[in-house]
Amino acid sequence: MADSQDLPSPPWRKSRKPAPIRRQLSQDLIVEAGLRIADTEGLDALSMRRIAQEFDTGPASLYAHVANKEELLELIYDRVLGEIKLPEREPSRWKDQLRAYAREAHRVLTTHSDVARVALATIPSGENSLRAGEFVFGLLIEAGMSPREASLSMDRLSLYIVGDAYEGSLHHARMRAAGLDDPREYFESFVGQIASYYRALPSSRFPHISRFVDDLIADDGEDRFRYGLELILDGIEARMP
Amino acid sequence: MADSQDLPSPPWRKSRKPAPIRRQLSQDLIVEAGLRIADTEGLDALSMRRIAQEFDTGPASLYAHVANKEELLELIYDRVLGEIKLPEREPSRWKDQLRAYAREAHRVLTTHSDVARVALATIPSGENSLRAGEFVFGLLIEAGMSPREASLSMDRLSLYIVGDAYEGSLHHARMRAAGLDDPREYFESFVGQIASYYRALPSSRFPHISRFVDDLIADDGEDRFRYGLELILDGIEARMP
DNA sequence: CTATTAGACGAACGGTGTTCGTCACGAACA
DNA sequence: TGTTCGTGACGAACACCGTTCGTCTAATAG
Repeated sequence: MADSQDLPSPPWRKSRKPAPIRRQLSQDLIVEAGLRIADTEGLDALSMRRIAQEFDTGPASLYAHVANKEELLELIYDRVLGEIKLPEREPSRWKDQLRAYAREAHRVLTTHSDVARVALATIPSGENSLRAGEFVFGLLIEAGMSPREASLSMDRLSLYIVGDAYEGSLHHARMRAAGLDDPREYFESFVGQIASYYRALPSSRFPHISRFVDDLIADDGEDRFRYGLELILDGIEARMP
Repeated sequence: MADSQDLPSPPWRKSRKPAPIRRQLSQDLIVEAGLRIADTEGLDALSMRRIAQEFDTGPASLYAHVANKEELLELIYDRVLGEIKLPEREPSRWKDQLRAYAREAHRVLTTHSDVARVALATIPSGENSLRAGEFVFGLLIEAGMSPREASLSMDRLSLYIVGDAYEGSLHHARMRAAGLDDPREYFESFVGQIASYYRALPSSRFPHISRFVDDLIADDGEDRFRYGLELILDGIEARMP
């Protein structure tokens, strides 16, 4: 009856203890949840507690599946790298393929922009990062480069891609912190402030900067990435036999 | 008398409250202490509480001088950049000067290795980073490059320097966490583990990596930095009129 | 069936950056 | 001289963090 449902339980009635929920976590589930949170709320919001919340449990539950947060971040990063599409190697077109690879890796890291903040902290050991490394290393060697120089070139190219993506992720975090959603809106606001600041600098001490502000702010992040990529590709080409 | 000194104060006697110490903090003092701690204990040990400890006070005292930790880190970083020695510009020798600048900046960031972890997060606005920017930008323009390309080249070169120093700082942090003091000892240990791991990879899936492990681990951080620097300098040179 | 193992998870630890409110002191004013 | 105001100094507390330890339970192995 409606009345009986509104009455509190009598104290002599032993409440039926609900059977404890025994949920099944797994490393995969945790990694997926972590990536989802990083994508939607940013890496700064990615705490063990936040992930545990997704499963209605506490952070301690996660430690049966990941050693610590650092390992979790590495797993998330490697998951992301798995999205990089790798073609069959064509050594005669090594430069085109290397450019395409760099852009693809950059695109993937930029899509999950905050995850790039994990990248520089990570030693390449996950399956997907090894897969990508084998592609690039193999491409350069088969194009005729010595393994030693191929190793160095691959390493430097990777640092460049990841470094740029990392910088982009920091801008993304600032954008999020400023409550903005539109990257263009953020860019214009950010650049507007920089330009004003640079224009106000004393031209006696900073003659070039204060004079060429428009040039300093003309290019967005993607322009800059591509410019630097061409620098490096040209440099590698000069060392190709 | 000795006896009277052992007696508790009578309850009607109002204890003389010791005059509270009124210390004078300043932003400079805080920045210096922060840099000292980062250098000796690492950036991970650099908390507001740790700095406050240097002045026998609590973390709240710092906020009268720095807005937040982020601002403090930026101030520390700019302090470090002040150590970069800049020569008079000689545009005819732009490549030598740019190389020397890059190495000098890298050296400074490497000396305060953990501070490089601040660098990528920082928009160039401190006096010393502007000073360095004016040097490089001015050098490239006076060597004949268009302001637009000079801007891009400067930006990419800076990203490269800072990115590499940042990566180095992460290795430094791992070394510290492993309780090692000698960079060479750490490098050999680190590289040894990587080499073993790579050698154990299935050669059917990672034929180039597993075959050329010695080449992959042959070069240390400084070798790698210099190789990449030459790539970029050559790329810039190809765009110089 | 019993014993063992591994996963689940709550409580608590030691830590973080920061805010809020209070106090003390110096400068300025009447 | 007394008072007011502004600023620096700083303690208490907040909200959060990653992690460990110990307990319980379910699943598995013998």
